Amino acid sequence: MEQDALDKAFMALADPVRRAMVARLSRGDATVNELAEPFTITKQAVSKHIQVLEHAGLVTRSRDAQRRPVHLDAAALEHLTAWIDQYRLIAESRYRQLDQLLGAGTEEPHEKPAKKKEELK
Amino acid sequence: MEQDALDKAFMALADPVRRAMVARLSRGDATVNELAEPFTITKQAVSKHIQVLEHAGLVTRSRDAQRRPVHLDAAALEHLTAWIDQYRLIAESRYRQLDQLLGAGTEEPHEKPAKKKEELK
DNA sequence: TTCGTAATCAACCGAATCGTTTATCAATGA
DNA sequence: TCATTGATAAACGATTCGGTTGATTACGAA
Repeated sequence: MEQDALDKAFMALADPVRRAMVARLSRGDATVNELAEPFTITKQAVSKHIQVLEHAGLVTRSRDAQRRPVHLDAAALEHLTAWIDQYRLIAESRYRQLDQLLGAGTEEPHEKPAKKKEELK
Repeated sequence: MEQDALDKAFMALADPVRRAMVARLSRGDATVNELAEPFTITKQAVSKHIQVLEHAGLVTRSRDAQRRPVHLDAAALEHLTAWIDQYRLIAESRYRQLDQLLGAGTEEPHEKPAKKKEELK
């Protein structure tokens, strides 16, 4: 997943309204009106939120007469967990190595500077 | 994890500089200068990014003389994957149910309105 | 055609972000 | 004490975000 897609996807989840929409959509597709129902904001605002989710690749839309049902893309969510887990697992395995190196109950010191180059992948 | 913490955590990851910092920190703690090295922006800007990560609960900081080593909190990352997976798994299990109900190769239709109340959890 | 409904577009506003520059604080060592 | 190094604070500009109102498009029904 390229940087810009990650930018948009994490940004899309950084809003409680859009997260509630994701939660709703996990239970099944929904129209704009249905997604708007739990909120007090205008439907135009809801429409914008859906566009943010769509441009982030988290949802797709089809057409059913004048309705535009929104569909959650579970694979896109998996990409995000994969990105996070990649680094979480590196960090956790490093903690385990430290633990067994130092023995239990030791306060974790911070490491010496690592000189290796950064890859932005 | 409460709404505001999720807001801040996802927002923190919605920036390529901060994600690169998370990637770097997964390999070990680092100071502001070390984190700034791969970037062309000022150290003040880097310092602000670190504060964003800190307020999001993704990193913690200690003190070593005049240095302020930054430490990645793997548990915080796990909270995020847990939130995403919660809804991803609901959606995926729903797809599986549809598949076995309709037989293979069928295009997925979108569902009828679900009337149940929304929980923001 | 005309009407009603679903949804989007366009323009605008206030608040938050991301970066800069300048100045300041904190700790170390000569 | 004074200079240096690591890091933060404060103020500013440009841009983006989340929301509104008002107008417009797309479709189906009468």
